[in-house]
Amino acid sequence: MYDSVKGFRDFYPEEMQARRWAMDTLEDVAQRYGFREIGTPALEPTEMYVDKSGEEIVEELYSFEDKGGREVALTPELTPTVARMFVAKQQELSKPIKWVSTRPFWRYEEPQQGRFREFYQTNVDIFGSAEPTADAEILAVAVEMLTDLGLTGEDFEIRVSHRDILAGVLESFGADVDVPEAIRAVDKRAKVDHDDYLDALVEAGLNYGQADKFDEMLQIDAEEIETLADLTGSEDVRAATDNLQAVLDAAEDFGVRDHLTVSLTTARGLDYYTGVVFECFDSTGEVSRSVFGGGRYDDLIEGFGGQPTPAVGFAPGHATLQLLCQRAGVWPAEELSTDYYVLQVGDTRPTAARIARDLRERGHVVESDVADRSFGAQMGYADGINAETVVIVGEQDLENDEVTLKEMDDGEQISVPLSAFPGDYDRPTFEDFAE
RNA sequence: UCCGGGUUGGGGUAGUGGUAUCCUUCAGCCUUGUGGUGGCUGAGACGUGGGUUCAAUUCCCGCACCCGGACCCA
Repeated sequence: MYDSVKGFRDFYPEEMQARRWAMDTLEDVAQRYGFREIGTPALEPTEMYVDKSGEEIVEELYSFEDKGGREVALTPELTPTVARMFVAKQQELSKPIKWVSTRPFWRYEEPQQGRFREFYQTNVDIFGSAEPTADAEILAVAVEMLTDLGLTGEDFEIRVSHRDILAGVLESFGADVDVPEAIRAVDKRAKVDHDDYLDALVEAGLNYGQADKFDEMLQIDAEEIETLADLTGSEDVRAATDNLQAVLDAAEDFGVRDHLTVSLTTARGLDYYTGVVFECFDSTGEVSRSVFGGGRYDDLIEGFGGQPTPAVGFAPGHATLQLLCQRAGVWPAEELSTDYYVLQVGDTRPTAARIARDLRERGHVVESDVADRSFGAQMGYADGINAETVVIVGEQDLENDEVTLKEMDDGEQISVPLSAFPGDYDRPTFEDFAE
């Protein structure tokens, strides 16, 4: 017996069926918006992350030298890869680019709830549009993915913020404020003591009076967001609040405004965000834990050697989504489902095989005996795979040119002429022949 | 990397310094044709390495893995 590697999981069919449903739900939404699926490598040059990712990510890299002496790493995130792909074909791609991808990523860190060393996420990105409509479309896709999973406004909330508003307000206090550091402090606001939070702001270059005033300004409601420009007298802030308002207006038209809450204290840690940022929170859980986040990152492509290209996207992790769905009671039962089991008794394989084929042509999941088992054992197996209907193709039935249809939930069964089965029915059951 | 709690047949459990309980599961049979619901028979476990001891699944230490937390964040 071998153990699996720490933080790497096996998924057995019951759970996989539920995960498949969730993945398909997410991808269907993206496909309906015209996001095109891309495929990406599991390995990239280690250098790409050392150059372009934060130090934390590099520390968590699974990296090694391959047999050709190349330093390679298992991809810890998709963004550098899509940036690389985009830059490589930038001239020939017609903008805006809308890409989607679901796949595993790897990070060497300590597993805990909703976090593993191998984890799956669905990345959704738009490249080449700086328009608020693009931000709003990303938000719409995010909301629709969640609602298609069966979640409602009771279960989640998307908090929207804007990096440029934070930066502009901070700068209005003085040119020497360390904006990234202050934003990191804001990002931690909910987790630390209020005094420590204020200390961190002071550390970033504000004085205590400014820190208080700044924090007060962050509490502002969506309706009053535009007053920030007058409060600070900053044109940068005005441009940023106008942009946020435009995104919210577009989100209104897209039918997802009700799921969005303006919350300037939502900052997100990553340095590369530039405009709108957002974070999805579990509103049912006692701990309001971040489920996933996203936002605009207009400078990143240029950093990869491309023409300056605006970009916006998000990437929900499947493990945390699963937790959210389970808490909300919308995660499907983790059990197998089977439409038909075609049971053979004696040498009835030719007929059983024909029936199984006919049913499969109608798109059903159909199993039949491949282990030469007894009647009772086959019935037990059919029960074990949750077969809804058993078609008994026995020697006795065939002597009368019949088969027996049995519904497994109530045990009712009926003989049906062989020539009439499956007949014209898409999904023939006991009911169809009961009269 | 750090902290806390775990690890007993495939799954779930009881228990003990002298190798282990019950439920379920699985296989077969009763029953060449009825599962979820009977009866019988059988299979199957103390994570790993070391220490203490006459004897360790039990006590001690290390490690691995699992669950959760810190850090960090997707």
